[in-house]
Amino acid sequence: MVPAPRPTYTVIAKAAGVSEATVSRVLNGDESVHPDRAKRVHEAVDKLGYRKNRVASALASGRSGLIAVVIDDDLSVFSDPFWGTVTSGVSRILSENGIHTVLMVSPVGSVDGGVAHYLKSGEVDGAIFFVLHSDALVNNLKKSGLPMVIAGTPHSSLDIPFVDTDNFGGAYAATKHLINKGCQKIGIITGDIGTTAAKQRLDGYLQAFRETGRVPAKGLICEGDYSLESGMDNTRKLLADHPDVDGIFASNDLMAAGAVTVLQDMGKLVPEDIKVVGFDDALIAQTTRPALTTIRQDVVALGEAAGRLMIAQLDGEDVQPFITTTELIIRGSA
Amino acid sequence: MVPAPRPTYTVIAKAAGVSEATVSRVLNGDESVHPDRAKRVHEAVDKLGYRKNRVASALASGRSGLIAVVIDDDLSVFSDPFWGTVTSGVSRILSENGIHTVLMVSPVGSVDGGVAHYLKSGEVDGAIFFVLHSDALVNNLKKSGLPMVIAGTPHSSLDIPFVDTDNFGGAYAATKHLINKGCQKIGIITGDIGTTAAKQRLDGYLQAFRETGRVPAKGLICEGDYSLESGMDNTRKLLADHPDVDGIFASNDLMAAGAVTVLQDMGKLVPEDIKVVGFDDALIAQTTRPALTTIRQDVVALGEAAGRLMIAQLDGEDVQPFITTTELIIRGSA
DNA sequence: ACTACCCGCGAAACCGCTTTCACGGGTTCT
DNA sequence: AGAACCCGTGAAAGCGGTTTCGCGGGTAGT
Repeated sequence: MVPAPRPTYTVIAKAAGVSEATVSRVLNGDESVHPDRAKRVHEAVDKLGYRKNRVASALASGRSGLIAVVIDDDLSVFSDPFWGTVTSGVSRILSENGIHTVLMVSPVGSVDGGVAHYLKSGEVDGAIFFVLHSDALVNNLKKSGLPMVIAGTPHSSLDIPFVDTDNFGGAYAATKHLINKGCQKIGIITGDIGTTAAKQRLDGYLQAFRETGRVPAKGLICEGDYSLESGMDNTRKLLADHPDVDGIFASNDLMAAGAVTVLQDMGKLVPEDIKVVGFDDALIAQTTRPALTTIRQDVVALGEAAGRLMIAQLDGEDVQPFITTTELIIRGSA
Repeated sequence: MVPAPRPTYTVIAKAAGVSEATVSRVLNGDESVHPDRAKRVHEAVDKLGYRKNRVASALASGRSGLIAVVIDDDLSVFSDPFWGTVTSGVSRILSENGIHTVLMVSPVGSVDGGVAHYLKSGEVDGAIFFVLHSDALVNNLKKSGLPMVIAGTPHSSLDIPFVDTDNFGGAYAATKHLINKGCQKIGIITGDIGTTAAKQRLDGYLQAFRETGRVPAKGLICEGDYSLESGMDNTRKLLADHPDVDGIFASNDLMAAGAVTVLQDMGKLVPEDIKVVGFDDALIAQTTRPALTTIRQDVVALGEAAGRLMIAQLDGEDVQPFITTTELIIRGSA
């Protein structure tokens, strides 16, 4: 029952013939200790299999070695592998730096809810936010000096470090691809327009469209919400309004998949009659027939970038927002 | 920069006119404190907005209030929303009990790797394992008395509490459904046979088959690995060996989706020529045409059960393995 | 009425590490 | 040579709770 009692500084100090203070200095990389003594300490540490008690360390130093990953949503986020993948990327980078990831999945809501309290309590050294629905909390926390990173472009607080995909560029490339393939009338099914990502993708579409010298007709822009159903519904609506649509850019693959199935049910051929491009390069992009032409984003890189930005902040470095590039993956649908 | 300094026991004790020891007792639910004094303490706590410093508490008590969720794999686990969903279920239950979830995504490997060390270090009060490839670590940790829960049936250590889906029953129901629909020759594409879940699903299939009085012909059992590709490859193989197959049970929806697309590419009609049943009721089950008949498992419940089993152990209760039931969801593919 | 207990509670030690402070000795500057 | 520094180091004071120990007073036993 009793786990082998771990050695403490007292033991190490004695074994190395130095004071506990020196042990602490050595183990924390203080350069001012004489190399010989440092060596003795290291030897003692190795010999005794010493491992620092992070809890005691946290109490004394005020640094917990824990970073919170806050997902401002309910369980449903994880039905999309996207955030899970980002999370694991974050987790990997942080653990390489001796920091552990505390996961909090909860609608954040107010600036003084449970999550907010926890973050303010000093029990974590920083917080990484996913799927932020509002900037209220981060703005509030910013005052407390807590290092933060936002995954996804913030709504307004651009001074908080963030990582994001090049949504604009990806959407632009997707739309451009449709144009290059000869599409004359291209509709878009956006994501939840309350998110910055959806807005940016819409902007990319508009930009590409604009360069053709035309303006998208009303009804070509349909507001979806990233769900399969909204992809299907909006496709029906789109074709009802504009029977001559010959290209559809959906803001994610799930909606694109919905579009493809609806089109096929209507007797349209993809890509012959109508071409479809998605976004994400999710697994589902490969299972539709034809497989989806889509915009790949490097999700793992996104998570790793978030982790690195956090580490950099903890090290007191200045950090810049990080935008991952996207890549057009051409498959059968366009 | 300096976050509002939080009150400590010293302050509360003074405000309530009691000793710090009494504050501690009250806050830890010690019944032996006189109600009046306890009330005074609670009032002081409320008034001053006191929140216990979990780090200090952890150091003094040896309990960290942290549970590790260990995913014995690399990033790829999260490409499947399954584990993400389980994780969020776990996280919810634990946080309701004032416990935080520390996420560790890493191949666990040996019994003295980094993860193992961390778990033994006493910095977490328990560990929940996902996708365990071997029982070595848990068996080793068991000696240390660390409370553990395994998600998925352990390979051998049945005395460690675990939660799992009724893989056998689900597979049995799936196969039975195919039989009831008139299928005469039913193939199975298994998951990674190194996992207990895949074995159990195979057993369910065999049991249903056996009840028909026949034995599955060689070649009807194909070993996949849960990936889309393996679903496709094995379907081709299956039909090459047995052109007259009229039913396929795939151990997960992803492989089932692969099967459907391959069959259609071969000119077979689903479900007219060949019926297909999947497992999981993942999102992808709804996006194939026809949509997949599948076995739904309550993934969130699985995660929550894992959380509850952990809480129960921390409370010193005896715990029983927990098996969630499955449900046959009939859609177009069978 | 006297001893033996039991109970609620405060004093103080303690958890293991970090960090301030000051000291002794060696340099460097006037 | 004396003052002014600088450095590496140890002693000791925390960090903010938890827990042991023992005390004083009330209750029970004889």
